[in-house]
Amino acid sequence: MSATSQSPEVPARGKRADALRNQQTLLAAAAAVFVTSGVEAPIREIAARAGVGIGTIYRHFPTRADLVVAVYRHQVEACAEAGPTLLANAASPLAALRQWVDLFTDFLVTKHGLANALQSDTGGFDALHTYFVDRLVPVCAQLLDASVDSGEIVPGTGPYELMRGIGNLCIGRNNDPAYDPRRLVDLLLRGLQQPR
Amino acid sequence: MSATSQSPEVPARGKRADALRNQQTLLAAAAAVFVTSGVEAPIREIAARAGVGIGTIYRHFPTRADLVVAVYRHQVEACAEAGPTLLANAASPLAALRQWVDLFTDFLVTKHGLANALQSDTGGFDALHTYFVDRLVPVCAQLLDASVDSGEIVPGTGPYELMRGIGNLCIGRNNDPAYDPRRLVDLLLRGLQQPR
DNA sequence: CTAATATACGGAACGCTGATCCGTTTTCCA
DNA sequence: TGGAAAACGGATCAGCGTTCCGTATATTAG
Repeated sequence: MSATSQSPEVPARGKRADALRNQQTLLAAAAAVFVTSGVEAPIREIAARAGVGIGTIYRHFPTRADLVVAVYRHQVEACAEAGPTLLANAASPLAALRQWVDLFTDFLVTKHGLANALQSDTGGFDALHTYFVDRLVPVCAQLLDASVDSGEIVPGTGPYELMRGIGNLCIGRNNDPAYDPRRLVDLLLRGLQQPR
Repeated sequence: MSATSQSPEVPARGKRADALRNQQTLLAAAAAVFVTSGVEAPIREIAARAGVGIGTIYRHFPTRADLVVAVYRHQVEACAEAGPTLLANAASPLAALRQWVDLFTDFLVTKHGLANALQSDTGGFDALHTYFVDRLVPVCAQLLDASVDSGEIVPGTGPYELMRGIGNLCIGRNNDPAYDPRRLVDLLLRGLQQPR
């Protein structure tokens, strides 16, 4: 497969100074463009914003997913690390799950087009989906299992299923006053609670 | 806006015979291509399948949405008409709502990429979204209101909200054994029932 | 400090897709 | 049957992703 193996935060030694500089410049430019034009913005737009050639962006981030992952790595990590913390501090496992889901939902809603990209079958977004799943599903699983164990939630729903459901609910323009993803995510969580 | 005003089923009089023939040919070709390549299949592919030029397809269906709407019109109508019938025959309003939602879900799940298209901000899919909303939201509203009136569901959720939530849950590859849209839709419906 | 070499850069170029536009062909009616 | 109106076909333009290679730059050996 293609390179998710990049480690932009702690770049390998021996790289040329200009390469490292460009890498940072690109990340900043991409972050800025993602905010205004969404994660599906034309590569050329990002390259232009960074003031580099198209070749450079492909060299550093062979796949669109690599770039997106690099840009949002911090926040995904934060979300992942919040899981155990919330579980330890919240009043109940379900409360922790709720808080975590809120975190996750906010993340998706505020990143223009990210939820779409996670499900998009087109583009080079496969690695993005994989990264999210690998990093967050275990966290979600822990919260979910704990909530089942505490009897606050009925068993039978897997962490991937839940996360993808939430992700899907966050797809689409988020400026629409008639559709608030958070409300529906809440409904979904209610559905997980045993009514009887 | 662009033409959803086409009425392919009862074509306006005065149209030329070859035009009518091509219209039908195109609908058939599009239906076939949609099954194999999804509703986002290249226009050229549909044109080729129908044995017509690109110009012809654009003349008959200026927007991608026009073509999709024309292809699925029958099924959308059927779904719309099923609403009142179910409400009249089911054991309870909630039962009717459930059955209708199943119908709607099946429709989306079996039409490759349709759910995606309904939310896609790109492409000429706006009219598609509009058509679905105009035709089905009132039906859903009737079922929803009845269910609220019967006390089986908590108030506060709008028909558009619900339908879009369901639509969103149906987005993505439906061959994935780890994600069954129907299960999550069911969860959402459970969430609508008053837990207390 | 300079030369040699690896490394990185830039952007031209190719393929695919959507959309338009106009010369040609077909239909149909007077 | 002749000719205008309607429809057709596909060449063509524009946008985007992706590849590729000649050129420029950093690094290091001497």
